[in-house]
Amino acid sequence: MSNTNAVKLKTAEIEKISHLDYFNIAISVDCVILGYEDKELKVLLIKSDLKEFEGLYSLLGDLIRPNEELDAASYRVLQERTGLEDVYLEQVHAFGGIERHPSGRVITIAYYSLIDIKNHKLKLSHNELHWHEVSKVTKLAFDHKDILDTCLTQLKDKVMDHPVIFNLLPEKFSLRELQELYESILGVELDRRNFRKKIALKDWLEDLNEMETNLSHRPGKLYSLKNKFKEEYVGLSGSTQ
Amino acid sequence: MSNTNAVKLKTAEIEKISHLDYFNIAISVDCVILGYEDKELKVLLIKSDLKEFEGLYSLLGDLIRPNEELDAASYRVLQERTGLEDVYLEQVHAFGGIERHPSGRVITIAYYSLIDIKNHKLKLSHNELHWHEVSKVTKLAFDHKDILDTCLTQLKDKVMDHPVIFNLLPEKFSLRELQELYESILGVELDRRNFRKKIALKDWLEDLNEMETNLSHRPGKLYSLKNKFKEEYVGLSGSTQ
DNA sequence: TAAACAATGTGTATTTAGTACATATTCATT
DNA sequence: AATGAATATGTACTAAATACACATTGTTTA
Repeated sequence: MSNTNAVKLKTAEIEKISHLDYFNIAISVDCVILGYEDKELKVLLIKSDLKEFEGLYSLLGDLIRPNEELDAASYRVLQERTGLEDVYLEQVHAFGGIERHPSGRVITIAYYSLIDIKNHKLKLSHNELHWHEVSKVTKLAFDHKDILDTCLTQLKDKVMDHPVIFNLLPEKFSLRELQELYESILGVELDRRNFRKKIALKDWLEDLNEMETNLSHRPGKLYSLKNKFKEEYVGLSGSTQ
Repeated sequence: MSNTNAVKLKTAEIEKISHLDYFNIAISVDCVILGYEDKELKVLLIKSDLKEFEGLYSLLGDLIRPNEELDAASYRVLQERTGLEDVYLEQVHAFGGIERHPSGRVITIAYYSLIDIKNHKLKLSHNELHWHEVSKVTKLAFDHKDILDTCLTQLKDKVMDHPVIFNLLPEKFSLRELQELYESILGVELDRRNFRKKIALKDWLEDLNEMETNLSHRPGKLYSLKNKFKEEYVGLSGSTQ
């Protein structure tokens, strides 16, 4: 709203619609919380508690509070439901289909977040909150499958040019792990030598001069994301608008 | 909002906040309407009618109606204020700063649209609606400068991989015009031969076997965007979510 | 009407990035 | 000590990006 003031609506057409009608739209955030484990990209879903969606899963979301920034709301949802802090969050798209919520008009703003499942053990105890393999998710409550797909598309577009997916890996990782992660996000197989050349060219990684351990085969070298990228692409700061 | 129902809010913390508080947030769309004329990228602005922003310009926007899709709302704003139809519209980002609107909490969803100024002569008569050179816009009402910048950044990112900016040109254009448009959006100078090679590679253009007319120098060949791209990237369909 | 002007149209050499592909090495296991 | 299984690495080829200069065409004007 730029020139029209919520209180003094002007045109004849608009005057027919009461103040209350205008403010009978709720706003929420929905979080596509992505993790990576066992060579699979996963998304955190909860059983829907709406009878209209019985048996279906949905994303984590909540209404935005009256004095809450959008980014703060999505961060709060993440914290309240998972106990996680310091996560990478990014706004993706607003979804406003009139019939998207059975209880009334709810416009939602979708975020995705990337977390390292192994490192941030979350308190999944209290409710039916579980990691689901993204590739096996076919139907979700509301328009959440749309939202998930939009997030995944955006992530794919971003992943080769911006060092974001390190948020899905532990601090130290091997090039094999990194390659497998790229493969599962992009949905393609990559040639190992070419992949390494491409990554080397980006100059994102720091060679830690350490090796993998506890493997039943030759261990690879360990790397981490260079510090200068962590400021921009790791944790909360990613979501600042 | 995914699992929580607007009517039956559950947790203790949430119960403190009344239904009315939750629904006292308004939602708007704001349109960054971009045009191109005299080798300059321009944005359509209106004088703000809020005393808090006296003398400042703002984007075109309006509240979303109770039964209106987001894309439809931005399209309506565009039509009502400019008379334009069949424009390219794309959602960019939601802005929800608590203090962004002096009259209360208004979350806005920003769109940009691209139109051919010369072709769509708009009825600028009725109010203080004018084209402003994007490069000279320094301060706007609300957070509209932020919104403008976000749109421009997103446009820059998109422009080399997707045939969107043809919406800013007339149906028939020369390669020089196209290059100048790219230069003004990207803010760089491009080598003519390399530019032509790059565009040829994309295979976006149809050679019309016509020449420019009414020039005081050698005319160039005229091209148009191939039809197969018009479906996806020209006019309304661009905004479908 | 010829010369000057101002823009169009085009090609080649160089560098850089992307792709396809095979062998030697290292550690763990047997 | 031999085997297995993964790591590590290099080269030839193709495609794209960049740097760069000259002939051509239509208009203007002297």
